[in-house]
Amino acid sequence: MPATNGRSPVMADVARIAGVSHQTVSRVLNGHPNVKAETRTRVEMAIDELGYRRNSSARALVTRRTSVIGVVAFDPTLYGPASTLGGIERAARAAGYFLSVVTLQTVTREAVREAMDYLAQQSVEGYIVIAPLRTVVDGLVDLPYGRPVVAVEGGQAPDLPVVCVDQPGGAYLATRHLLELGHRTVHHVAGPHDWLESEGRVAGWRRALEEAGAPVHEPLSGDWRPREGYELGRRLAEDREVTSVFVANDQMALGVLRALGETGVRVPQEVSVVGFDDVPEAEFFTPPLTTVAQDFSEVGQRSIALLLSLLEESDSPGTAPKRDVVPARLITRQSTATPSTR
Amino acid sequence: MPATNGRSPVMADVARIAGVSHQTVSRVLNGHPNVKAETRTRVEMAIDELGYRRNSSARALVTRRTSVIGVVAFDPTLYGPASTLGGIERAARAAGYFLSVVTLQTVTREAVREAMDYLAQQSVEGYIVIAPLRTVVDGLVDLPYGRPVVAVEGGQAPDLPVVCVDQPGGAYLATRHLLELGHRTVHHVAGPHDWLESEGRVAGWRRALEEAGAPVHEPLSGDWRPREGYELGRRLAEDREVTSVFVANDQMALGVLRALGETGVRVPQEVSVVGFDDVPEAEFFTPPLTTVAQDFSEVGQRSIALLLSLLEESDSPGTAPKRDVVPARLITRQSTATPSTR
DNA sequence: GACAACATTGTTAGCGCTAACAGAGCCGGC
DNA sequence: GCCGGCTCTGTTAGCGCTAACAATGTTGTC
Repeated sequence: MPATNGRSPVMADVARIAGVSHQTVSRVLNGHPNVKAETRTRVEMAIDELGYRRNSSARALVTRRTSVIGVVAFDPTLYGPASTLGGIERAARAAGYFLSVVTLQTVTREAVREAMDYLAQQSVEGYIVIAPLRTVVDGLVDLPYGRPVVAVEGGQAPDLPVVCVDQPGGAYLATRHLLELGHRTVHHVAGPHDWLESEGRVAGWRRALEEAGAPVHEPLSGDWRPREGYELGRRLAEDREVTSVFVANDQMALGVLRALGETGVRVPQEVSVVGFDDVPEAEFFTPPLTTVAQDFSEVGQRSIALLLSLLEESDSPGTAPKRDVVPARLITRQSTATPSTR
Repeated sequence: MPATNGRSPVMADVARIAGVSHQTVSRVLNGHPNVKAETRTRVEMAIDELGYRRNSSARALVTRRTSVIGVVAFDPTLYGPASTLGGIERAARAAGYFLSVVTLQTVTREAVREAMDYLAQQSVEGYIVIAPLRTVVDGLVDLPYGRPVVAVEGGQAPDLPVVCVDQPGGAYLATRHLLELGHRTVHHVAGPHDWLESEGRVAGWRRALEEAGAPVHEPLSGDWRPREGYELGRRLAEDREVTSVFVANDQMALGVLRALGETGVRVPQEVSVVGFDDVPEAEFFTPPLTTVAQDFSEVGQRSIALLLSLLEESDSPGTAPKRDVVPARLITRQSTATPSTR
């Protein structure tokens, strides 16, 4: 490393080699227009020669911008959150932002606050919180950070900028599909209470049934995991009234399929099953699962877009919180059919 | 916000309120021992009163430590990488580090370099690269960053600090299990060429067969996804010689199960199947899948531990790159049995 | 009581960068 | 020729923090 005596080069080193002031180097790096072309190339050559890289801390200190967005996420081994995170990350990078991610083990209000405090240490410019629970969303209003917050999957939260998938719409599609196949009604295996996605899916399912004048049975409730899907599936298998089930996610639907298969109930001949999420495996379940697809990566992109727009207008507040809803779509496979006798 | 005139408080504001110098505030924040207890509480009260938070950029500028670790990851919608990432993140946070994650769409050498360049902009202190491909690992030696790099799942890479799961060991366990059940030999559906995990699993499978003197059939090769598992499964179903299959991951194993089921081959009575990963769904496949579990979160923790040890000794280099191998273990379920006739 | 040793606090000088201003050189118009 | 207005470059002053040193007071020891 020439002429920097061991330490990593700074702007002054580049300036010396290029025969200019350090400020001119800064201008070149920031794409300032008023730099003579010849000077610019000389500076660029010096930068290459030294392998110089601008010190981000010094820059952040003086510009008061860290270019870091804080993300609070839940269990990213689940397909949905992981995909959303991926979409967020790509969009952030495209906009020149860095992502600092904290994932939570428990989804309490305190855990979210703690995560955001941790991110605040890093002076993030804004937050994206994947907030699928009502308690979490409620804890997100009136935060003491003075920085914009976007809630992903924040449901109907009125006082918060939110990006979410149209859960009721997706559930409505799934339920309509089963009713149109000729099922008298549709049973529902819901997600956990307090989850906004559960609530939205229940709402859409209920609306479809009520519109059709179909009887509404109280939904069973699971924890998203295949195991509970399996256990609830055993209960559904025993009930000869059940001819179709709308399950709130694909993993539980897998458990339901397994339970039905074990007890000798044929899918879709005797019972139809619809899931939600369209995980890559869904196509290869036994039988391939009809389900509702969500465009997670679109959700991620819109979250970043919304946060960036909030960052821009943070000097002139007053605009009402925005809501961005991404539609869901039905994927028809072989786990649904017109009912025959059981 | 009292006495800071609108702007967010700085150390000098705290100092003024507490009636001390800003350096004493700094000492309190850094837990310096020589501060009188009474002074300390006065400073802490002033901090609380103002809601003061230390400016991380200024701190990083002067200490030359950003406390950020850069992570390059692949497709985190896959269970393994996502779990590893979770383990890394928890361990990093416990050690007071922040994580900056870049996920890659394509796994070329260039893409990895690009991601690392991006992270270098942020002055990360070290890198963790989830590097399951040979090309990626090869591109990781002699990097121009002058910062430590840990490769996760970097296989046998000799010149690089590596943390990985004992892939050959896990594959050996799976294959032995099938041989001990009485299968004459074990067929293998491998992962993609060039993936180190594929290679390791092939090696362990081959060693078990050779030790037992069993015939070694050329492995089929898939892309980890259920779809190719399904297609390769169709081919295996046609071959009446096949009585047992060791599939390189659970997702492909799902496809194989589906293919066998569709063609009327009973599992495990006619063909036994073993997977790899122990995804949460594996227990609910049809039939529940015997598979090899990897402790991903342990891998994540050890990666951080290794990186931190490299950071500490970065002033005194000379120690050889370390290798940390996490054992795998067999989970026996209902997809394997003693072979009967086909 | 003098002195060393320690505990506690303050003062000063940067870390590497950008913003603001200043200044030099050059052009055209009157 | 002079002046306003360009383009280009340099000088200076911080951003908010920590490290190093200096300067107190406070003990204990002989």
